[in-house]
Amino acid sequence: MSRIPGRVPTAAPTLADVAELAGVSRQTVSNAVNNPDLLRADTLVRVQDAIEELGYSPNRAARNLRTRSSHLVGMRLSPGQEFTANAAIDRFVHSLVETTGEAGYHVLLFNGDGNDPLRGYDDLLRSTAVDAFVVTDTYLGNPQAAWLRERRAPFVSFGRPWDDPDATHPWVDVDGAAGTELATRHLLDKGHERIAWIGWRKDSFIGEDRRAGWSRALKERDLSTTGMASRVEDTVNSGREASAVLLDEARPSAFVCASDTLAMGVLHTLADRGLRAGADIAVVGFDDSQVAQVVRPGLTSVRQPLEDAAIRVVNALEGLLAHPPRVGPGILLTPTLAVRGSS
Amino acid sequence: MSRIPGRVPTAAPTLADVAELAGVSRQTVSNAVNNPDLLRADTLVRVQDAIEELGYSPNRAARNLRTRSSHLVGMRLSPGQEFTANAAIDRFVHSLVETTGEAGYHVLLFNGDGNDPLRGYDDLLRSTAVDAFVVTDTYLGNPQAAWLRERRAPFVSFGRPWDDPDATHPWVDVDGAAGTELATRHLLDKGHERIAWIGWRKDSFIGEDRRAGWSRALKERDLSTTGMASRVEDTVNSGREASAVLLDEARPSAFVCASDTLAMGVLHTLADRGLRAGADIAVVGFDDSQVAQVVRPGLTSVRQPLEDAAIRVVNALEGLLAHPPRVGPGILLTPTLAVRGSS
DNA sequence: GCTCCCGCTTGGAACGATCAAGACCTCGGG
DNA sequence: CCCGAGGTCTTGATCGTTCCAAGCGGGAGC
Repeated sequence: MSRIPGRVPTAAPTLADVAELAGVSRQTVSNAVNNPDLLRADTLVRVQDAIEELGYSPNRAARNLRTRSSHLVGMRLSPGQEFTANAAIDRFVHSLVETTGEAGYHVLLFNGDGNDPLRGYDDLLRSTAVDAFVVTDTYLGNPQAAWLRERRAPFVSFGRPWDDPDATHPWVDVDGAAGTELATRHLLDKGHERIAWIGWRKDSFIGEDRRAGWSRALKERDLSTTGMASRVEDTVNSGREASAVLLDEARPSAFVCASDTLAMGVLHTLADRGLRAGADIAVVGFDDSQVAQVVRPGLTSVRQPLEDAAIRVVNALEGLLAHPPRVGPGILLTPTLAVRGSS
Repeated sequence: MSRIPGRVPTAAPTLADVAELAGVSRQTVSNAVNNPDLLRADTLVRVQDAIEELGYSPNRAARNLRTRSSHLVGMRLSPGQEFTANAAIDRFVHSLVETTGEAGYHVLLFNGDGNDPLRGYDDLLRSTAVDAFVVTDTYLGNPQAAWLRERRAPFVSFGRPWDDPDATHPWVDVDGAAGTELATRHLLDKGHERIAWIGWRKDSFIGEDRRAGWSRALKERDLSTTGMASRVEDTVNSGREASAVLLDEARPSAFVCASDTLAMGVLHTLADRGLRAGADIAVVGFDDSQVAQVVRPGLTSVRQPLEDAAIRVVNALEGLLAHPPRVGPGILLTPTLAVRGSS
């Protein structure tokens, strides 16, 4: 039954086909695939040859049915906000796909309809389509975590359980405060003393976290933060306006921003006023987006270790799905700083 | 058996459970789910009530095993080049997830290991894990299409079969030439007559296609293209150097670029020389990336209708998977132009 | 020589759905 | 009165895999 070029077998070979060819029983073939140790060496070789010859791969559906697991990890892709955060999520997805692949899993993407974010989870869970979830949008008031826990659905969240410090589920997050602290220290080291902050509105936990890093670094050197901070929407224009006001009222020599989008707004203001980013006024953004890399003169930006985050998430998933489940503590990763012309 | 708060049923209800509760047979429940027309109205209601009460969803694995289909669509995420093209793919993935969801499918992401791109396809195909594939990287010499066709694996490609005009598989693509033609005409309408091209090296079909649109628009008005084109790598620096040379040698008043990355290079050169983008020299990019939206003074850019493309891809998939398969012709979509300050 | 145990293999029975075919009832026509 | 048709629902078999418990042969121990 060697492969004939141009002729493709109509039906995929099954365990029974392999067993017959190798002259053993179905179970022996199954063991050869799942528990090779149980077989005598020569039998194993014979079975493996047969598998090779037929081009056999276990039927996923049958295996899933029997073992009650799909080796799929579900992740909800929240419908498109065209923002910086989105690009970061995409980078994370890339890393996640790569890492899960190495662990023998695949990533299944879905999006619940907008008005009921839980719908997608519910469907997949009840139909046992996925083994676990990766949850990414852990903003305030998002009921996913609590809901999933109540259903005893295994999941790992990328993002801290901000609104529930006692949450018991595993999570991985990037220490935003450490990132902005790094950025602020970098500016302090360059001799800046009047460093302004432009961040998000107060209801964003992530925004307040990032702001805390900036303020911590300043207070460490006994520098005041009063009047040096502005909290706005995450748009270029907001960043532009906020930085214009701050320049007039607080006269900072540097800006740290909660996002590259806001930092771009600062760059616009500087250009409006004939100021040179980097030379006259320093600017640091957050997320190391493509924008930061290609804009003139290069935007220094905090880079989240998303590849590493994906690895940790998958590790946590493997722990959750092990028998018995091993559930570790939350993991906080430290970002790095990509230094470019703007500082 | 109403749902008791805090208490979650350990095992998911099965068809048999519903059947018992409704006082009918398994098959009748199955029909209620898949062929409601076959049931008498009152029976249907009774069964649906039972389904509702138990919170029943068909077990995906069992259904997949029996019907030999998974309702999953596989897509290979090519390992991260951090380029513009990547962001476009991500946008496409978002749209694809949304559209497949509406069609009752889910998207499964994978990435074969780098040295053997076919490996991932092969595994999924032989284990019948997905019903079909969406292929995105149709660059020259990529063996995926031919390989998949040989295996009789259903797939739709996003991207034309450049190297094989007789290919019979369904595909969807964006008319790059129409996009650059649109961009060039836009500049012509603004009064520009010396319009330069910065594109990719000649071995890129996509690059040559986009270039053709530029040259077509110019020739239509009897304007010469000689000496007005440059073909380089897709990096900011290449765009910067190429535009500097062109400005010196060909004295264009406008640039059309094969990517936003290259266009950013042009903007750098203009800034280097104290020229104002939009006012002194016009620039148009391609892909309408985030960069184009936030850079100063806004980069006019060709925007691919990726949402529409995803819809067409899913349509084609549904046709392929129908009984009997309906396979339509290739579909070419026309991009639009997002006009901003740079022109 | 018998039992016991170990290592490997075996057939049978799930997993939960759909397919194919048959049973039952009603109704209309001959 | 009988028959066939059609609508409605039920029964048995099946998809391909893994789990379970038993089978089988050989070597060690008594």
